[in-house]
Amino acid sequence: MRDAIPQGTYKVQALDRAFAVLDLLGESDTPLGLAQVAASLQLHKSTAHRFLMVLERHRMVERTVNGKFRLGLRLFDFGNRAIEQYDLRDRAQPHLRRLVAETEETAHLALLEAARVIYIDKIEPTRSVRMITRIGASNPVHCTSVGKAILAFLPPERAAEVIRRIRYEKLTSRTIATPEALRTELEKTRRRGYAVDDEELEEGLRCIAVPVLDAQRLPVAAVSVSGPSFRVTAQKLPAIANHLLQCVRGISADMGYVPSGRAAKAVVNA
Amino acid sequence: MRDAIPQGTYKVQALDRAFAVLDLLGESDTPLGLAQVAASLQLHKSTAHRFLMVLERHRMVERTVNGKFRLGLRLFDFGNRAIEQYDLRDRAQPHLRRLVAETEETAHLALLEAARVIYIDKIEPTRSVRMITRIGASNPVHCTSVGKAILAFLPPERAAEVIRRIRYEKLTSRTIATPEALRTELEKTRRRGYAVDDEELEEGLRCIAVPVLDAQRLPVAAVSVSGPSFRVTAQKLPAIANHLLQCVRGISADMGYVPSGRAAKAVVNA
DNA sequence: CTCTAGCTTCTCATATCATGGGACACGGGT
DNA sequence: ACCCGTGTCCCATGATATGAGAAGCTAGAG
Repeated sequence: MRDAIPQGTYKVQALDRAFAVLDLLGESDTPLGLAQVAASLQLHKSTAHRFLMVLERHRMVERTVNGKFRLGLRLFDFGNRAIEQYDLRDRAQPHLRRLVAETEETAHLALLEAARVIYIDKIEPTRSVRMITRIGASNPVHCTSVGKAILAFLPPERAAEVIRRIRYEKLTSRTIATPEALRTELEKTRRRGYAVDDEELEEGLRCIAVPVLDAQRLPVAAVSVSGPSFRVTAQKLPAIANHLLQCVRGISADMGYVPSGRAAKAVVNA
Repeated sequence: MRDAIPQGTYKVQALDRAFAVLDLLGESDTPLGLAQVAASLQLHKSTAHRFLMVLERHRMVERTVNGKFRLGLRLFDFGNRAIEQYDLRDRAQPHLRRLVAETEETAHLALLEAARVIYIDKIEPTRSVRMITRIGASNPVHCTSVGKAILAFLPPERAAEVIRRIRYEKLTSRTIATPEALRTELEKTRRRGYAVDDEELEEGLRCIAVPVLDAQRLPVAAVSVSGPSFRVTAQKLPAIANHLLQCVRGISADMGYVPSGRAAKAVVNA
């Protein structure tokens, strides 16, 4: 059984239902039959069937050999178009790769959207257990290093807006769960020039991130390095941070952002 | 002005329209205003507006600062979920990277869908002009090396089905434009063990590909190496083909496909 | 082989739901 | 000031999606 179909001021029932179908298929790790879809969404067989056929025509879903439905590759196409505009991803990749080579830990590239961060790329060191993050997935800002890195360097009013919209879930015992605590944490972040997530998202996972600044010196994304706490120790943080700073400097340069007249102002004092 | 909104046996007007909106935004390289969307799709302002608002609620579109619309990052999420099942992509990446290092040319990983190939990954050598292909984009089978590589090793009846469904567009003077010519080309491909696209998709571009075979020895994808014809010369093809073969062998192994013989045919749906 | 059970596909009369006409509001340009 | 091109909103209308149900499947059991 699933959540009720989302409502809102503007409603197009058919659309909401269609997206609910896609959501369902996206969350299920195995393809689903018509009956399962209809039951889960409390749609009539007949209705679900019609939707699935239309979605199939648009290649938003496809059928497996045994007739079950799963997400279609059209979505993959759309997804890639969606981030194309941010061609950040392509440009950043070589730099991330170097970063991973240097640190031997997993690197992420993330964007801020609303009050969540969205991972748009991930590079893993060759000899590492695979992390669970999926590209395209999102996490709350307040418990991720990338989130805090971006937030800390956003103009105050935009940061305030985001801080207001956060739903302060406590994901581990260390998660920062109030706006006030978050604000002081951001202040700390600004001072040292990099953000840290010390097991605030997940037990045993420590991350460190710095923002990627555009020509206006506004954060457009953040790069992080994550690893098990026992390897990413407090002592190593400054060294990793240096690699991170070099990395984002490279990305900014590649994106054509001028290094700016007065030198990197925010990210200097360690 | 755009094409008419697609029709079909099963119709949900609202859905077709919504996807037309997404299509439009996906094809435009710049964000569009409400009025432009409405005009291009011949929708009433009011209707277009409602759709956009609903799409925005689902984060399928987002608004730029000046209120214009573009594709949203939710699509990116969905897209990545869609290919997750084919975790081929992740597993193949290191092998592709090695391939690129060896050949110093661009490598692609592609899937067959209907009568088109879809690029699901692309790795470019560091010192190369960027190719125009976009991950997620698709091309016709008959004029790509990846398409021919997959087709050549498909079971005859499935291949025939695909060959029948191709729309034989002639993209360059060398494009294979008839089913007969394609069939003899596939025969040639089978004999030599790799497929070649000799400026059949684009003038000056030569590609060579081999299929990735699964446990049942059926092609699930193909890997290609592409480059300007003057660098990817006829003489070099066999050498590149060898690298390709090694590459796909590695991928198959990583996917857990047993090297040969009839394999465990155990994979059944739940 | 037939019978059932469970699934998918199809049809059609109904009323629900999206539709679009049009009013309003905003803002930038002349 | 004005206008023109925007985006937003409301609401009566009927075109449109809806869902009950019947008909087709397919596979597995008897």
